Amino acid sequence: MMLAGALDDAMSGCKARATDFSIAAIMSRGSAAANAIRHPSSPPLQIGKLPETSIKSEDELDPHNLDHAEDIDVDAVSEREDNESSKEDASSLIGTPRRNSHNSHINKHSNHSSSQNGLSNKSPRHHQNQSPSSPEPMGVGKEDDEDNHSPNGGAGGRPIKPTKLELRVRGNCQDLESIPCHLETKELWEKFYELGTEMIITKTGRRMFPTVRASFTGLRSEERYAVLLDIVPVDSKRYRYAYHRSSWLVAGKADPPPPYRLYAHPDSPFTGEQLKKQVVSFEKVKLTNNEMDKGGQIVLNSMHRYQPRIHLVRLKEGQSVPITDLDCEDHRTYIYPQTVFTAVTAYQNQLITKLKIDSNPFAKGFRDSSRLTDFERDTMEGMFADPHYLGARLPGYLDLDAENNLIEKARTRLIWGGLAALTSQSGSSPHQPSPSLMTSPHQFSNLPNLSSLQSLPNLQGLYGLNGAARGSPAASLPIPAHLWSQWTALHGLASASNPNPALAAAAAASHLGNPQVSAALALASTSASSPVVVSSPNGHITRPLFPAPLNLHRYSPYFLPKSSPQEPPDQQS
Amino acid sequence: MMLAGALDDAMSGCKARATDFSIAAIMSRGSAAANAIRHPSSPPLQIGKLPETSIKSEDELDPHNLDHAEDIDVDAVSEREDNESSKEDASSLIGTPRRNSHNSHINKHSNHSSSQNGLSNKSPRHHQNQSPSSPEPMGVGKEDDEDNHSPNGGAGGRPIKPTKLELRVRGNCQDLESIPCHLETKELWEKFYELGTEMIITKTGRRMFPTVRASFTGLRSEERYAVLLDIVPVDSKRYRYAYHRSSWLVAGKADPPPPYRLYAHPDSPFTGEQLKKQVVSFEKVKLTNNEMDKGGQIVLNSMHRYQPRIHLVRLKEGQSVPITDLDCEDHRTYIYPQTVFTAVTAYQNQLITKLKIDSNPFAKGFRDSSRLTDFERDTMEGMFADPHYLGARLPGYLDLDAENNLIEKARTRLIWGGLAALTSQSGSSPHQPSPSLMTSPHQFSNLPNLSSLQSLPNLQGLYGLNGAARGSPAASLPIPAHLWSQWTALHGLASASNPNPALAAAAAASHLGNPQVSAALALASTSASSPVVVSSPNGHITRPLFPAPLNLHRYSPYFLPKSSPQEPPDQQS
DNA sequence: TCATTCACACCTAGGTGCTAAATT
DNA sequence: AATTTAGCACCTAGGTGTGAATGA
Repeated sequence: MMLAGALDDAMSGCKARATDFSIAAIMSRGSAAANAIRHPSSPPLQIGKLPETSIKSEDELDPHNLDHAEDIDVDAVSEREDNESSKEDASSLIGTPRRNSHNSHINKHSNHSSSQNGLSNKSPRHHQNQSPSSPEPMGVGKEDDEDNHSPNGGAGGRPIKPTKLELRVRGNCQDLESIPCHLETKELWEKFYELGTEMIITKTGRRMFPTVRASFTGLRSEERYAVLLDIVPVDSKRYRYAYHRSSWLVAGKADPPPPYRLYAHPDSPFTGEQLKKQVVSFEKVKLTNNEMDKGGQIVLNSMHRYQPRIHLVRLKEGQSVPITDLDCEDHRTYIYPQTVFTAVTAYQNQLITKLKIDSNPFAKGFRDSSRLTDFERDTMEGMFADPHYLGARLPGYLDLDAENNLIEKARTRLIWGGLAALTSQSGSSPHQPSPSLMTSPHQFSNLPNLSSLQSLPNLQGLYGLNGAARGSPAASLPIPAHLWSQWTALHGLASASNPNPALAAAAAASHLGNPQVSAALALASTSASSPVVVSSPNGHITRPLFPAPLNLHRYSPYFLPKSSPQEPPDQQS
Repeated sequence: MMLAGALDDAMSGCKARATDFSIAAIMSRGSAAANAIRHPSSPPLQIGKLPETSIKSEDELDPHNLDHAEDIDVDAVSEREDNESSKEDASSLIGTPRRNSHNSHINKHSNHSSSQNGLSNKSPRHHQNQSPSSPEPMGVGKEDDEDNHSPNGGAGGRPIKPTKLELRVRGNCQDLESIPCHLETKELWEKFYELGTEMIITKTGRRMFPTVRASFTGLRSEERYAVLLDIVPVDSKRYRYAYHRSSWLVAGKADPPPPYRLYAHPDSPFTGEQLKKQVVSFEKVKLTNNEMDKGGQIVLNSMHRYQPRIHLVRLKEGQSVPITDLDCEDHRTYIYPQTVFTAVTAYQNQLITKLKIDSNPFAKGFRDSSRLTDFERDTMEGMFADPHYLGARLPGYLDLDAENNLIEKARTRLIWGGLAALTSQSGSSPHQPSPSLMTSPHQFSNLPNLSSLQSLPNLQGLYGLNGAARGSPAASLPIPAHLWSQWTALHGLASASNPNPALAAAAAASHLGNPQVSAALALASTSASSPVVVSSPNGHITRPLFPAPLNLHRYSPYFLPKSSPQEPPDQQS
């Protein structure tokens, strides 16, 4: 509650009267409270509906000095990592095939924000978003969503009670109150949010992904507007990632804040006329940790949590674009809690990495097995077909250097590909034709749609399975079990009820562990257009079978901790 | 003279008082007059210095209705093509090695427009153009250039007396008179201009190359400006290209003009502050022949001649960017005659193609022999080394299909490469780091510098010459002789005085014609870092040796006319 | 130990001229 | 016969995560 205030106040203090039209997101944390660790990606939101409140300038905060703000309950648990070995971690949804519940949740959200159902960029060329039906209701909190159980956890795979991610709006200008804002690609943002969004920051600057995209309605055609983006701290904490638990922990007070920057969309100013017809995409904005910010990049602290904000400014007569202080402008601020993220220099949560790879076209090269070279493919083919590799080399599968890591590479690819099959709706590029109004090209209509799964035709053709392999018992995951559960929980996949015989066989003997064979089995399942969900016969996700390669970085998606706990039992309340 | 007026009037009629500060380019056409054909790329310029003239709106023309404008003398010759077989065509500069005269001409121009000497984009990052020394003098015509003999011909290789390409400025606002404009990459523009610039137009839109880039000084920091580009017809003619003569002829009256478009630079409006510090690049502008111009493209008629114009508009308080009528704005117009071009759907002049390929990074793939695949290289290597190919296959060199056109491909590449050696200063990419101020990346410092020539190391290593080939007599060009002369004339290369023994041998027996051998010989010369200039012993450029492949498009650079005239004698006055 | 950086391979996006085919 | 079009290979430009190396 205090936290919500802190974030609200983070708006660079409007000296004019400001009004809060927002309805705070409703986040019930009760049932998960016992599990203690609240995921930092849980947004700092007000609970319940607040009446309009007038905010005085004394209450305002410098966006970078939120030290007096109360933090989320996350610091109450700070250092409890290690081996409480949470058994509730993995199987929260095992045996509960509610594969579509998540989707329906997403769709409902989409509906209520104008005609963007599922595929947000079907035909952005003529941008039909604004034209019809219900505009984004501002500050109207629907509380009828109790049945919309998002498996939102944030908290490392621990499902938490329904979370409502609702736009919060602030402003200092009565005239702008009638202007709703719509966050494009909201579904994608929410997918990331549920895992705990991370954004890479680099010295040279890194784009955000997902991209902040907004569209507006109710504008005055003749008026001139600027659209701006800034990113403010969510709290005054520094975080660290507990790899074994795959959760974020507070690591101390926030570092000194880097210089604040208000990023104006390069196409600003817009006329109301223009703005009505287009989506404002902040794809070009870059995040950096380099204070020597030469060129419009936003400087952030790594391992800190941030909230992007969208500002609509109505320009005065003759006013030019450079805007340094929102206080001095008639403006309206839109805050989408689902865009909260943690700035990192390297991804912490492997599932975030995976979601990025699966949804960002520029990372397509890391999808599935596409990175295997022809040589590698040939070699792999030989290995899988050759009994020498399948049999004699079994005891030595740790000796990866001898093969130049080839086996491991292909192995991880195979399984990574299996993972990809869980989310990739289509192998085609999600490229969207960019109309002249659209400064840029990335939209993602075919976001991972969880109800439709994809096969891996490449592998299917390339890696023949011989009879021996097909019958051999094994199953494995290159990702820690608790992540598995996090993933399946979020995507509503029941690992127990697997219609694929090959998968069933693999699951049935998951603890016996022949890596190659298990990979091959997983592969067989993907070639049958089924999700690669492998569980042990007792319904629990098995602990990863592949030993960690010797030279992998701790943060590599292929890295496995040497002594990670077996997957914890379902803890869903 | 009338023509100049026509162009001037093409400015979308300023209703306010307008002043002409310009000095017309001086183009002496006297000596070339007898040769009749005036190249259409000769700019329609006023001759001599004009005093400031006030232009009344009655005098103004719709940019697309210039029908009453007098045309250049080009129409006096309209249909005289065919086989007067101009003997003056080729050797205009043969034996007259004034290799540097052209460059010095260029440099002089550069000097007088602030500190941009030779390489226009040395360090655009901090854009030193405006800071120091002499600003662009507006409307000041220096007449001290009589010694600056640009081998400007336009007219298909017929050198014409010195041509002065000078900025012409117009405007309706006294306050803007103190603002000079500088055309970046002027050297490149002039290189194209000398050959007769062509710009491709396509249905989907094609960028201009070279790009119109301008920089300004003398702006008021606090003022807001817009920079715009439009492209107006030079005359009311339609043209056609006489391939055999490699010159443009009038083909009739102009087609109905497509809708006019005033293209505002997307970064507009600029503050004076911003504008002082950056180069305004119109690289994004696209030319099309599609009237259904969906999205800011400029629609032109193919086979018509056009003049780009740069407009600086001072914005009024609160005025937004969309500007539809210059009349209503305080503005100043800058016209660079060297940017005149002919709109085409396919290149007509092969030398234009070649210059584009050599100077546009995006066309790098067509440079030299870079398009030979490894397989092709291997095969070629074998062919050149194998006496079977060099000997037995000689009579059958027309039978290209049997080799899947491989020989011809390599052959044309070889010679194309030889041509490239004449202009490519460096094999490295002319890429320029794009500072934040620079919307985009293409500048070209290492334009073909005619005084430094490049070898073709690739070919040198790949295609070994056996003894027999080395001694064999042959020389050839895949480009018509008159083009050859046009090229060498423009670049001041004397084909007679060739220091390379291999080349001399080749030239000595140019009429005997073994294609492979001649190619090899040409290659040998390039490997010695010498220009591939091959002439017959009598000092005349030889007619191309390679017979035209059967299936080549007439406009293909590899196509040779079946009955082209031998090269004409020097006609330089 | 944890965090950051860098060269790299692999992508997207789109600008080139080439050239066969279509169009007029 | 002259022009225009469309698919192509080949480029530039730059956005991805990788994984080893480097810092704190």
